[in-house]
Amino acid sequence: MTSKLLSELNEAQLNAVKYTEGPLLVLAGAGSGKTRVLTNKIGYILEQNMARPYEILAVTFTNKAAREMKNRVENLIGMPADGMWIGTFHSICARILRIEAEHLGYDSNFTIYDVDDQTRLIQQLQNGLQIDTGKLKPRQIQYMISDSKNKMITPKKFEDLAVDFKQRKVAKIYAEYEKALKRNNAFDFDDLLIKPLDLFTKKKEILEKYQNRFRYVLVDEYQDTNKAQYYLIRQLSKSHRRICVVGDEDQSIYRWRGADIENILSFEKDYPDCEVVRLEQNYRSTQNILDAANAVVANNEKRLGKNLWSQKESGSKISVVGSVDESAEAAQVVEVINQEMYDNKLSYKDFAVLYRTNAQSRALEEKLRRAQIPYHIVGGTKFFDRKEVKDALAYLRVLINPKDTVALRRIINYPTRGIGNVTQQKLEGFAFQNNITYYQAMLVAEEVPGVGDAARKKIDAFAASLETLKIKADDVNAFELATEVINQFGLKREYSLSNLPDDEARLENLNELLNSIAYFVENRDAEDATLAKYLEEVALLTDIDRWDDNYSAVTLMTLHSAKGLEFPVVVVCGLEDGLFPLSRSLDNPEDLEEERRLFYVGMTRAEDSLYLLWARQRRRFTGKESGMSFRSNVSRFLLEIPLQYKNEEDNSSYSSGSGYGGSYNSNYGGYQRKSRQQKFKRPESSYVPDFSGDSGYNIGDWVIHEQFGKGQILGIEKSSTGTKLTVIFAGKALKKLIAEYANLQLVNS
DNA sequence: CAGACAAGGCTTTTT
DNA sequence: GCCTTGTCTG
Repeated sequence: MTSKLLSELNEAQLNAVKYTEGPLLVLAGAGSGKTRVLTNKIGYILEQNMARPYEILAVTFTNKAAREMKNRVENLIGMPADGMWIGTFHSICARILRIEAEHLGYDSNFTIYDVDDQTRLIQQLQNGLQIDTGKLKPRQIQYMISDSKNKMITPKKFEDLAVDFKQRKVAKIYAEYEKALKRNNAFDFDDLLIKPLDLFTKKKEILEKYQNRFRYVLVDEYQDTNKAQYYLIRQLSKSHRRICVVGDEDQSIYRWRGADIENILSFEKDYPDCEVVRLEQNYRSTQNILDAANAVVANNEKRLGKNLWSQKESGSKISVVGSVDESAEAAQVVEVINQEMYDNKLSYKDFAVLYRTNAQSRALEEKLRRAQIPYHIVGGTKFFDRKEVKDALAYLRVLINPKDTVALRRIINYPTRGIGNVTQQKLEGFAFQNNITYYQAMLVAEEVPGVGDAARKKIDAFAASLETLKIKADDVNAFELATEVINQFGLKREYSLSNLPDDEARLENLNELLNSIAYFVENRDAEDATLAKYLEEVALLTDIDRWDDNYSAVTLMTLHSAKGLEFPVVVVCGLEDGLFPLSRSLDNPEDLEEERRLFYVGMTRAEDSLYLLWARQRRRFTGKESGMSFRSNVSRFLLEIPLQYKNEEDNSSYSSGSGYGGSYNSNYGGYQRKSRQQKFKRPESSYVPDFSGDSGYNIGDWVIHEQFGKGQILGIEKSSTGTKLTVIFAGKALKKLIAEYANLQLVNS
């Protein structure tokens, strides 16, 4: 058994796996098998009976990675690894907080606030404090607070550090914000990391409990940990020092989010007796791609240094292609895909198209759709960020945690029920004066001065509905409760009355939400399938978590999202100075190094072929000159690739027939306004028809659904949320379902 | 108090 | 171009 576990490893990997009893730093270059090391190491620890599964803590970068790692460990050791704590920093911390909530003065059914919730809360506070939201933008304050939290600067410290008027105002808001979070029984994203630390400092015995429990601590992507995460890991492993961190300083790309590359650079200082293992054999890319990537990243100062090598053949050269504009660039992407598919018998899922900013996906989508190439976008506007979905979730949140005032205010007059702004203000004032929650104020509306009879009745009715549902919540499952909420409060009414295509999409999204809850309920043990758990899972979802790599579709995503993934063919778009690297990084050497690392990440995603695209001219929708086309120069990063590794092609000197060709103008350095008449085409959606039936479903197939019974598939679409099936069920009910959630069974007519 | 309309801001990357 | 915010009118 052990032999199997260890035999598939090279020497360096073997050392990393077997060194278990002290601090270990694994410097794992791109594609060097670090996931395998982590997985086999956990398997090894378990198999050697050094620990039981519940004594292992493993931190990954996405929930998806956590799931996959757990599965692989179970396959290796041939038994379930239940009880093992494996997940992202945020989900592990949320778990600790659920258990220890009372020690912080919280209930364990707390809500997790995302950026939108935080911003709303800050705005509410600003209104209360009479601080103009026009001058001090809530969004900016949110950013400042988040940034402070990531650097572990408390409100008090922030106040001490404040030097000007604005900062003192923010300090005030920050302090109020902290109090409000607690009143609302809510943590924001950053709290999830900080609050457990606070608790560990305050209550030694709680820290000891977790130290004793987690006998082995393993951390992936260590180069992207921030200060709080650093301390968490340090604290948890302090007593036994069985800590293993895996990372690659060349792939540190989250500095802007508070990640501190020093964490990995100075691991050897923190643990002078630590073992360091370098994984330098790359199993992913061709030597040519590796050499080019190495040459680029060698321009960085801040690194520990390593040299990746590959046993794969040298491979073909990198293709560098210049185009007229973003539209021609997108056409180029289509050409690459068609050509590679034809030449190398590849399928759509072998391709990734990467870009620096989400906005760049637009032009690509249009061309791919026109070429009938199925694609799938990771990230961008997220499903759970959509208005209609957030509205529905807000109802559920209030039922779980009535103190969640941000959610309550979102729904108190949505759909409109005659509880207007004035009434809301009165409720809020009353709640504040009497030191009760907004929800409680609603329950005693008759005592609130200035609330008239008509308004009071409406508040009473609304509160009564919520109370009834709260009671019901104990008896029915999450899916039933959510269905009830959507029906009872008429959340679909507004959208079903109109014929706007947008509204149809919103209706579908609400159905999708229900499907996703149904799926959640079906795939958990009963005691785990609570609404609270669902809300948490949804809040902590990463972009990649919603990505199904089994789709036969080209994947479009940002370079950040691509971290940790690999594809036979990778196309990186928009390699222009000012876009990649972004212009704001140009005057800061540290930012520029991070952009270069990001480029390195992008290059090393490729297994066999790498295409680097740039456009001479690109339309931007940012800043004052929004909508203008800017001329740009080729990215300095492209120039850093030595000639022998690349083939360059410049298609930018002739019209590509892209529809924009006629507007090409060789006016260097300036920009020009596009003709007024030229209507921008709004992308119909991010969906693309799927002609292949490789989802396992075909039009005409018969399926069985648990609630709706037997039905026949009328249509199949790939969407950002899954394979969307249009099914007609007995009784002529037409439903749109997400195959991945709906748990359908294929049957013969 | 609610809905319609205009104006202004905006996109760097994400848990 | 899109979305959010504020203002006006019934």
